[in-house]
Amino acid sequence: MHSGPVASRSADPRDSRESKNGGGPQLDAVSLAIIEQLQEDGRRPYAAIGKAVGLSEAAVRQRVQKLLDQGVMQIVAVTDPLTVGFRRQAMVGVNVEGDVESVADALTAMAECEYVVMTAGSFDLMVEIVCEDDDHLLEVINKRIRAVPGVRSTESFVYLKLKKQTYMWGTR
Amino acid sequence: MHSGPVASRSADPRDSRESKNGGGPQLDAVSLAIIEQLQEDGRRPYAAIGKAVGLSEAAVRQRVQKLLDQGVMQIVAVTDPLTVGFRRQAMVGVNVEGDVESVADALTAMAECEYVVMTAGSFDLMVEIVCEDDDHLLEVINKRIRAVPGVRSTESFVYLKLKKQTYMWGTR
DNA sequence: CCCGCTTCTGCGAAATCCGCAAGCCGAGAC
DNA sequence: GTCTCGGCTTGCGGATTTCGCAGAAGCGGG
Repeated sequence: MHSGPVASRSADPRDSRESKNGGGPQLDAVSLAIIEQLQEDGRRPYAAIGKAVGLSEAAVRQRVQKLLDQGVMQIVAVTDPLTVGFRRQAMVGVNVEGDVESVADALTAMAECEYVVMTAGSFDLMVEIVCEDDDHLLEVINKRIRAVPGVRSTESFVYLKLKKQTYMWGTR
Repeated sequence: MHSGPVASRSADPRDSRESKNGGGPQLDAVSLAIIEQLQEDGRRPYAAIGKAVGLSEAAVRQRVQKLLDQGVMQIVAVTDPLTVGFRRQAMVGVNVEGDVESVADALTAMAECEYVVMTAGSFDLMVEIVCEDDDHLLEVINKRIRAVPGVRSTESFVYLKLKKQTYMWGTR
């Protein structure tokens, strides 16, 4: 009775369109569909998800648990920083002399750095900073980031208006 | 019996440290605590949250529902883009002639633009792009973004390695 | 003081979550 | 072929959670 159209095609969650893939464990179409369901509503009941993706409640439960355990996905509350008291944000481009990764690790350790990525281009690193006010922002950029050994220079882009922020990977 | 240490201080979710605040509706300490609980685990039961913040199960439920309705927070699954098949990401700085906001709106409408923000500094806009492969990335940057009326120039920063990505606003 | 508004609480009823067992089925190994 | 293994399904109870609603409590305005 539960022979869903998706499940009938591929029953093994480990297979994928192609097996050579850069990242970690692979996802099949069903797990993708489950993730999409949980991206719409992280608290959706397992039974409802199962109905949508063509799986039983128990199977969905197992898959979700596995995805969580593997670290493929996490179910969390995300907020608008403005409404929780963080009024200044900025993207900071960083140029490094020496080991880029060690600088990245130092920035990662800072609570105000929400996002740290190594890049190709005229910056070696890009860092998103979330602060409470201008003083806080100034301190983080000029005192803390520039004090990290290996940081040659920085360029700041203060946020004026956040236009879009989605969490819809895989939903396209 | 349920006189929690946090709730006893302020019972009105609308008040805050200071009433003049840039953003939208204000949050009191209890709502903050609820958000923190849900940032650790978006599926945590209301009763467990209530015990942690000193509120009844029903009260937590009402608060969460209101936070969701107001758009202050959303409970969603977030994934590592790599594991869901998006292997190329980039930050793109954009310079605009004319109305910046209309360009921002055009970029916001593009599915590949995960993040769009207006900035002060040597770029007018910064956009995060999530793509499946190099061809896709190239097409988005050179064909689609540069085709938007008002875009004067762009500079791309291809992601080499994502070092940190948190959703812990308010948890510090 | 009383009223209106909002929030919190308490409590049943319904739904969900969770673990478990038995059987099915396809894929791969031997 | 046969075997094993992993995953899915079905079914089941019991514990837990969610949900809606009525009543009480706090708070500011008239």
